[in-house]
Amino acid sequence: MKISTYNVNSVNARLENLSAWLKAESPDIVLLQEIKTEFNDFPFFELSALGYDAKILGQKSYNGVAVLSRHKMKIIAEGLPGFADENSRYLEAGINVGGTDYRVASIYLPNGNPPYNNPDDTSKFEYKLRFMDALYRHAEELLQTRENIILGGDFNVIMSNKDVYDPEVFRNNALFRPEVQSRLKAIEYLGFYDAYRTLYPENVAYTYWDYAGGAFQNDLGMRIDYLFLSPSAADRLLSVAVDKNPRRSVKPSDHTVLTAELK
DNA sequence: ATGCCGCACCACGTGCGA
Repeated sequence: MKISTYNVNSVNARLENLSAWLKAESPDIVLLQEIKTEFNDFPFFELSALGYDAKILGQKSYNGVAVLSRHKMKIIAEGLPGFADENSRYLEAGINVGGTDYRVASIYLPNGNPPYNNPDDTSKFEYKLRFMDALYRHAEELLQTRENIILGGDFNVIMSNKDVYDPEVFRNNALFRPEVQSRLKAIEYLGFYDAYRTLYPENVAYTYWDYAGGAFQNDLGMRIDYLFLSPSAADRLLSVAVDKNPRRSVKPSDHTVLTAELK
């Protein structure tokens, strides 16, 4: 079973890129973030032609998450349970792959940095912390099911110095602040395994590079996209890799794909 | 390391992102 997470930065702007990647890699399940569209403009037909059923929690212009699946899928939660949110950032689905049940969530965690025109505004950071606290509480409940759970997406958190090209530059950034690192670490301590770090404790493996300033060419990136596995899912982990091809291709998203294989 | 890039939209300028 192959599962990927991909922040596409608009599913419609990325349809060619996304389709080419799906054809090349044919993952069983894909968690998409920042689809930036609502139901009526989502490319259900094009993805269906490639063999994918799609469930979405959409929104006009901003945010929006989706789950694509080659297998039977049902929605479990639209929005993070216990957290009233005007933004579309959480979608949870149940999928049976080859006789094994998985519960997966596509997550687009808030960025949390202040608007450029108001650097003292902490409301977005507080919203990020509230979202993370609710995610912790839900993660705790999910573990009690003892199911194969995969929480994946764009977490907008840089967990350590080796996950960013220059830690000093990000010292005071909402992606790197100790308040968010400790909250994501707390979810790990509940019993969720960072799939990439489980197999590669020391590697540098960025998943995002800014469009500006040739960041990708100069490898000025950060690791902010994750697949977190419950214990029973982690037991099944065979491989995990960052796939840089979608970021290399024409008209890329600023993120790239992270893929795990489970037996 | 700020908006140099890119996306969306009651669109040709503005809000937003990481």
